[in-house]
Amino acid sequence: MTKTESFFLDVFEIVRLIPKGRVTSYGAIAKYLGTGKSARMVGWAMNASHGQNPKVPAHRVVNSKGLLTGKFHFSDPNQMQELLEKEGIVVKDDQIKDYKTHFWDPAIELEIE
DNA sequence: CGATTGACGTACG
DNA sequence: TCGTACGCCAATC
Repeated sequence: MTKTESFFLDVFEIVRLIPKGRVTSYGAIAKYLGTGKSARMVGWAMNASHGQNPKVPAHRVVNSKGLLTGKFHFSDPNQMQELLEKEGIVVKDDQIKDYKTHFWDPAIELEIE
């Protein structure tokens, strides 16, 4: 078990903890894990989330602006937006409406035990 | 082994 | 408010 592998597992664990109808950002996860500004590593971890079990709701993870930048990495790009809308999140032009309202920060939410 | 890239983020003009 | 520049760290070429 290397550091990178455990980091991936930590990312998957947090992403699975995201409540339905909520979203978070790569930076928020990175900050929570202590990787700081290396939010790119979170994105790289998500790249390895394919085929994971239990499934990793990667569609609930977007960039700091609420843009679905990673939708192109799904089996079907439209699937990401479809899943989000299915959970009650409104997506317009690859951007989440009321992103700030639906935002779920692990550093805060998980702080309440 | 050096250069490039990337599911990001912040700073600056 | 929007577009561009740069920093981050690991993987890939």
